[in-house]
Amino acid sequence: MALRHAVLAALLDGEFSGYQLAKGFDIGVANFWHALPQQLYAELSRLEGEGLVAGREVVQEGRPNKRLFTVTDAGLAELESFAAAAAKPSFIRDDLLVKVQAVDGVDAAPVIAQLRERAAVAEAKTEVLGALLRRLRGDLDEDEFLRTGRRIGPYLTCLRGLAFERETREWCLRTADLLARRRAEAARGRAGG
Amino acid sequence: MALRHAVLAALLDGEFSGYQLAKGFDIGVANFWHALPQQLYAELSRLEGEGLVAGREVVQEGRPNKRLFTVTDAGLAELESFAAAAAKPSFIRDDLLVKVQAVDGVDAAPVIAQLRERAAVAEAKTEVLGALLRRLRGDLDEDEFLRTGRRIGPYLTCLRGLAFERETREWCLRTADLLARRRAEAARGRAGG
DNA sequence: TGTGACATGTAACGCGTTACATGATTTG
DNA sequence: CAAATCATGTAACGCGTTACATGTCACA
Repeated sequence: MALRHAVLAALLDGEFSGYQLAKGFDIGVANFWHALPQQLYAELSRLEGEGLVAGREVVQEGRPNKRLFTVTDAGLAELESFAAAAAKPSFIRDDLLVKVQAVDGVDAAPVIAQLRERAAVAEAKTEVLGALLRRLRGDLDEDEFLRTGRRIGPYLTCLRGLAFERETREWCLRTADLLARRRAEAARGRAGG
Repeated sequence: MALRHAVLAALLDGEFSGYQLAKGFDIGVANFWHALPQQLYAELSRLEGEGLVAGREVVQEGRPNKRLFTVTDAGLAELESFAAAAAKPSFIRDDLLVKVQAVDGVDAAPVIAQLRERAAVAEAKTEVLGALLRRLRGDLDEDEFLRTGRRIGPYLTCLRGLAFERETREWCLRTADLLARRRAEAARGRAGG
């Protein structure tokens, strides 16, 4: 049950509505955790019921009212005990890797196409993350920001996300090229020679 | 519902029992997909019911009987259509990253400890994966194996896993050191000066 | 004699996903 | 006039996790 903690961690940066959190426009959480709006609305209501966040209605004109949430002291305490508890090991869980695992037994063409598409997505994400990092550190260079900044958690998680996306891109491209070359070889083998 | 496909992909390498699959001793799947024994037993039974895998009872002496499974033609067709379908985007979902995200609001000490522990786990995993890669490619060097090998899917996914674990290790160590240095600084600041 | 590996399950629960529902306002 | 954005939910379903259950054999 880490979604609630991800929400609490995100709310350390200020007041947000469920809609805002869902958009992932905010800082970093979206890079390593993802949740659908319905989940967030439900989780925020539950957290409010337990007194871990406090919500306030903001009346708007020209658009629907919204509820902005902040972390309460009880919520901070909950985060504190979460952070101190043992972390579960993580692993990659990805459809595309399953497909590559099976690539010797199935047609490689769609797998190659998906690898290239994923590489493009990863590249786009590295740019978004790069821009986010620049925004977070402001005028400072990275070392100085990390030494003296007051809110470095989101920066650190963004760095992890950036490295992950870069690795993803490189592996996808390398793997796609390799599979494409093998297909070309095999076709040549069948044709003649 | 990719667990069934992960199972089918794993069974491309031969006959396995639920227990063997669960142990993850086998070929690579364990590096990017994880499932508990109960899940696998249930999934294998379901797959057998749908005719996507075929199981045969192996009577053993001195230990319990087991059921070994292989992929059927229908299973291969299922894998084929899975591989051709659009892949969902993946993302990291990790408790430890949530904790780092929140590190400005909570005590950093346990987070630092967990980062170092995770780094050690990641290092151990890189060694296991390295050994697995050597075993898979046999006498050939990597390039040659990847050009000419018949079963390269597991090798490619292991490469991804290896890169991931390396990145994880580096990031964890860097982050842990940084947080530790900040704590030391803060303590010095409070003490005197 | 007890711990761990081998081997396979059932049952309950909770989280995540998909589908559905509502309704105003801005933008093209 | 249609589509996207803002904004919040309910309901059903399925997968993943945790806890529980069973029994043999090897090894220390």
